[in-house]
Amino acid sequence: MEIAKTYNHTESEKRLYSQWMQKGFFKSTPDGREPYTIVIPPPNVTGVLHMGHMLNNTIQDVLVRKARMEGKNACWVPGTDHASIATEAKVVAMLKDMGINKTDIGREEFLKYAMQWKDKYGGIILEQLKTLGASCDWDRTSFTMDEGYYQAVIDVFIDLYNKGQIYRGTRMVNWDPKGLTAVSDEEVLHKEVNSKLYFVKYPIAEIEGEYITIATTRPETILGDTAVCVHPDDERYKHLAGKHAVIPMVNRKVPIIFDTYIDLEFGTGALKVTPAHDINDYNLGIKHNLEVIDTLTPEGKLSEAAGFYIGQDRFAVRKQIAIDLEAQGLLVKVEDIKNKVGYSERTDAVIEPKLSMQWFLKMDTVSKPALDNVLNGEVKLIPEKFINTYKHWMENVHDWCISRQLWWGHRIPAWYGPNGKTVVCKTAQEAVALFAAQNITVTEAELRQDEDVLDTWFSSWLWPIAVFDPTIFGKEDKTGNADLQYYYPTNDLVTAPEILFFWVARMIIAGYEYIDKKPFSNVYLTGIVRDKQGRKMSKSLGNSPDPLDLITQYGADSVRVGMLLSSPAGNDLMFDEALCKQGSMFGHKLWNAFRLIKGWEVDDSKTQSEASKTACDWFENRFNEEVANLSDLYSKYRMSEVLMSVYKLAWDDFCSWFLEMVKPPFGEKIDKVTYDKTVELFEGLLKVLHPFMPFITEEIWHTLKERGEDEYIIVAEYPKIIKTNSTLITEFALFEGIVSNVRNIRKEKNISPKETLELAIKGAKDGLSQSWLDLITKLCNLSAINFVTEGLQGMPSFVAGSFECFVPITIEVNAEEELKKLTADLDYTMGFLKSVQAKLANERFVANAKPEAVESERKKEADANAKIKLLEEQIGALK
RNA sequence: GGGAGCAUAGCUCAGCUGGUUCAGAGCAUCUGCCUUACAAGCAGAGGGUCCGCGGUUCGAACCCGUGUGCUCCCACCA
Repeated sequence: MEIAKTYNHTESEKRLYSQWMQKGFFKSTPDGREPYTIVIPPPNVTGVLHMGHMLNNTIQDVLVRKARMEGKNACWVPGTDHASIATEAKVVAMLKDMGINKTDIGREEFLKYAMQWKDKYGGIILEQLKTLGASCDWDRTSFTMDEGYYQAVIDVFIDLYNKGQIYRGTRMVNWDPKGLTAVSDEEVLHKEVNSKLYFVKYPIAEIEGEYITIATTRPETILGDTAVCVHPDDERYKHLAGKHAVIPMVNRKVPIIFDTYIDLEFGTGALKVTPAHDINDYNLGIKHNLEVIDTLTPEGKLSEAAGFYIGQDRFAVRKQIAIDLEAQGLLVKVEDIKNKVGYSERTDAVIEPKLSMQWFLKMDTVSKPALDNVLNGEVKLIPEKFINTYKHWMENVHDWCISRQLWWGHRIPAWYGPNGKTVVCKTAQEAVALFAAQNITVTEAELRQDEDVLDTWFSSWLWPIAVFDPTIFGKEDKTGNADLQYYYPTNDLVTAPEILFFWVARMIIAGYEYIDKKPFSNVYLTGIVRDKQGRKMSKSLGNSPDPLDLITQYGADSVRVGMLLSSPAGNDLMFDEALCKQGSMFGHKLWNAFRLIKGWEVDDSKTQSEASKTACDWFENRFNEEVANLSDLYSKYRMSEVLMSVYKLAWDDFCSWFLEMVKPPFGEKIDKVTYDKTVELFEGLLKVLHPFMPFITEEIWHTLKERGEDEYIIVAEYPKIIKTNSTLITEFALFEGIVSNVRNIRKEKNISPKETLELAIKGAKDGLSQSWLDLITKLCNLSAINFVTEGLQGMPSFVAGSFECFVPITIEVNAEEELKKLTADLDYTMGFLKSVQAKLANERFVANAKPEAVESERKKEADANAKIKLLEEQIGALK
């Protein structure tokens, strides 16, 4: 069979993925095996694959594939999130392009458009994951607004409401004037910006001609001021006790209040108080019983209540009012200032603190088990440094504002009857009954359902439970269906640290609240993907490569390797396309190793040489040694180190050493034993590589030898840890030392690799068997190895282990240079010996250090002495 | 303002409970080679005040203090 000179990833990946699908290898149903479960962090249903997805899904796939090969029942549940704000914004924009206004068509009609949009663009990202090789059980694909899931969310709301954990109240919320909705604290990004600090004079009502000067960055809110506040200890303002200030423009007389909240140093020490538009002012307002005047419309324009600039945007008013105040002689000065301004994560609009009626979830009691079980290690965060952050957040958690003024999402199951009475239940029919129980008579038609939907995270926090059993919520019995019992708690969660609070913490809360069990055992927090200059990858910077382009160009395996070559857990990773290149070169290397082996002709009658046997034994041991090491690295989630170890095992140990050792001379055939063993060893290598490079390993696996119908590497048995023979490893080290020394001499003396050399070894043969000597002969292209009793004067030499080696050559040797080299080596060794001896001469070292440490120093001393002796002999001979 | 983390080769990073054959890896660089699997390769080589300063210790990249420089998270200072 003709094997292509280069591996065609495009053709191969497509074919193999559909074979895997067809064979049902990704599919999982409960059985007697140990389960291994991961639920995907559901991407936005209308999102597209970005580098962050690539990273965490590659890691998940590596974990899942390894678990599957280890014989576990591996289940990776995929799905998407409805992402209310983001998706609604996209649909609104689309409708706008069609000349349709959301409010004109109404809720029902809007949701139809939204569903159409979701059906059209939703799930693109899941298709993209397939090109990456993600081995998800696609039959289990979930969506947070699937019928069952939708009901689960509603059940949870009702249940928590009935438990008294959910309440409705007027609160200062973060209002997004662009998205026209409240957003949670976590969805507000604070950025430092250059602002202006306006100093404005407010006349004192009781004292003609006297003013109090306040400083503000938001002068447009002056119209909503209902007090001026100063510090009770502030000497400058003590005489104003009981007096009133007059708000400019609106001429409202407001009290001057005293509160220690005030910072004496800032501005003028006098604060204008606008309870409707500032959280601190709001709190002051409650404390001092102040009037609340809401001067903003939901769109961020000045409202009727403002009295002036009605209908104008708040930022336009900010400029205008400064001009108008100046004209009235009330603007004292304007200073430049840097301050933090909140922006909406979703729409990038400047957040306005605004009073509104919202639904909240009490967090104090429900979060308790979620905190405890992370602190006690029941749920592990990797890396551990995130435990501190988590703890801090959980201990200072605020009530969660869960309502959003949107239509795309789970509509709040609250019903309003006459007199503003509220009941919470699934249907209008039930609501009527609930009202009836309170002796209130209403008809379904008279009821009004709450217009708002729930925060997206209020649905995704149920993800690890709801994807298996969406019907469990609010039931007495927390056992759940067969899937839930089998797969829950899941094993690993792989996600970005950015959503530790949004999502991870809340899933843990939901887990303990509804199942009394953790949702997962380990949370692997990946880093943020940055470009090589360390900048965060973003659309606006245009520094993010399109992952699909990368896959097209380099192949999925290469991109996976590229991502993982540089991704320590929890640390950001600097992505460089060159790493994908490195990945594809590695694939090329494997392909060539495969071509070499496949190209060998087997001679059944030939017996295996001792040298080949030694080579096979050595690599087998080396491989086993590495399997143990990999297992250790995996257990610590050090993915890039696992990959790098496998990389070196394949490239250096297998290709550069092993294959060269067993390779038959040109024109000769290979014996069957060695050939079969080589194939077997290569298979082992492919297995440990498979989680990282699923496609090329599967491709080689099938072409390497005849396979049965269902014999795929994806389900092959992962190599087990086997005790290694350390003698072979030590012997190899000596062998390697001799080979590279000879190569060095070749290089230094400019001797072509084709020209054969001789090697003379002074001393006994102990330590290296004939097969190792044969291998040295082969790899160094020697004509002979001779054991001698006297050193070869004037010939290039080196010391390896306890061997003194010489390479007799006809080319003239520069004795001076040789001498210099040996002297340098001697100097180093003597210096080393001196430091060792100094240490041993130190009584306190011998007395205090561990016995092993002292013993090791003595061995060093002996070795150094032996080496010095050899070197001195050689130097003596040269002179 | 509070908290966390980081600083080791040109780059990205390892370095476990302190013990100089541990100062390492990969990439990049340089030098030879078109050797019949692979030039997308092979074989070699160079390269570091382990951020500065102090301390603990027989001994410090590692522990402690301090300074500097980055990064991230949290927070209601107008």
